[in-house]
Amino acid sequence: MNIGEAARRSGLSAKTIRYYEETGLIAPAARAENGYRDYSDRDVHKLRFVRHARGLGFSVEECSQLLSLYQDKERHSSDVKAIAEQHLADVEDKIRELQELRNTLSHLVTCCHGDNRPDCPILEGIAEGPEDQ
Amino acid sequence: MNIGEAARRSGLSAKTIRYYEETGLIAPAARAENGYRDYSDRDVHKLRFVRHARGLGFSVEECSQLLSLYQDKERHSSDVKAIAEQHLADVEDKIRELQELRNTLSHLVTCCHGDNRPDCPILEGIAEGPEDQ
DNA sequence: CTTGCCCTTCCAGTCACTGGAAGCTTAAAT
DNA sequence: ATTTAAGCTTCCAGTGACTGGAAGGGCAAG
Repeated sequence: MNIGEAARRSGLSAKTIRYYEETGLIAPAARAENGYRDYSDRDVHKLRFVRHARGLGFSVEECSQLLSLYQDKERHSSDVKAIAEQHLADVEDKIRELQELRNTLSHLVTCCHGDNRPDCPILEGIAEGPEDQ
Repeated sequence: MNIGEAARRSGLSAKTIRYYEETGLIAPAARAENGYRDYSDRDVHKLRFVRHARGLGFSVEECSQLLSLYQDKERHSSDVKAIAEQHLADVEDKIRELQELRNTLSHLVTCCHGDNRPDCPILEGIAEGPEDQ
């Protein structure tokens, strides 16, 4: 099937599929006589795998490793788990960071009257910066 | 003072300060006779403001608006509040998104034995994708 | 006078795409 | 048969917010 059909079935855009091929995340597709890329159901399956992994927030590099492991029937599940645990830890760090951010922002927003006068605790809060400096 | 000193005092890197100038976030610095950028304490104060705003996750574009409002003594605090509220909403969306991600990931990680055998619920989970498809 | 740090500009790279131009092939509509 | 439309190809450029590095000039100390 052509790239458009593979895109439809995998949920990725044709652009993205070409990009993944160019950067080596997926193997170069077979080519039909007219030079068009030609995808099999297996290829689409791999593309869907990558899409789901990206949807879980794995980087393209991590997706590459996960895809290799997925295709390696001799893999150790510990290798997969290590990648996932690291990513999970990263996500948890990011959540904590954003929660702190949210707390600060929501405090500032609550303090600001939001009227047509110029005095604004938000701007003052930004100007002062975090206290621990 | 030179850019290095302004960098030290503002907590930004010299590279970043030049970048902010180039992209119009901050006004072009005055120049000394030798062509070096020359910063005043007021300039450093603005740079610190921008650093704090960036630290709160505001985009450079938003920082630009906030800095304008900061310098506008006729501002309406409602304009500031609108920017902050929008950003807060974005942060909250992002937190929810990451929390869902974390839940899925932590479920998968828990299910995986993480030993030297190949069977791996993480890879299976990725291959299947979210159920609602 | 040379060492070493600071400053200048400009170019390239990051990450993961996305958009668009220019030029093919193929399929459908007239 | 012709024309249009869609789909495919490659390549180049842009996104955001920097960061790194090269090439070259300024400046103070040893």
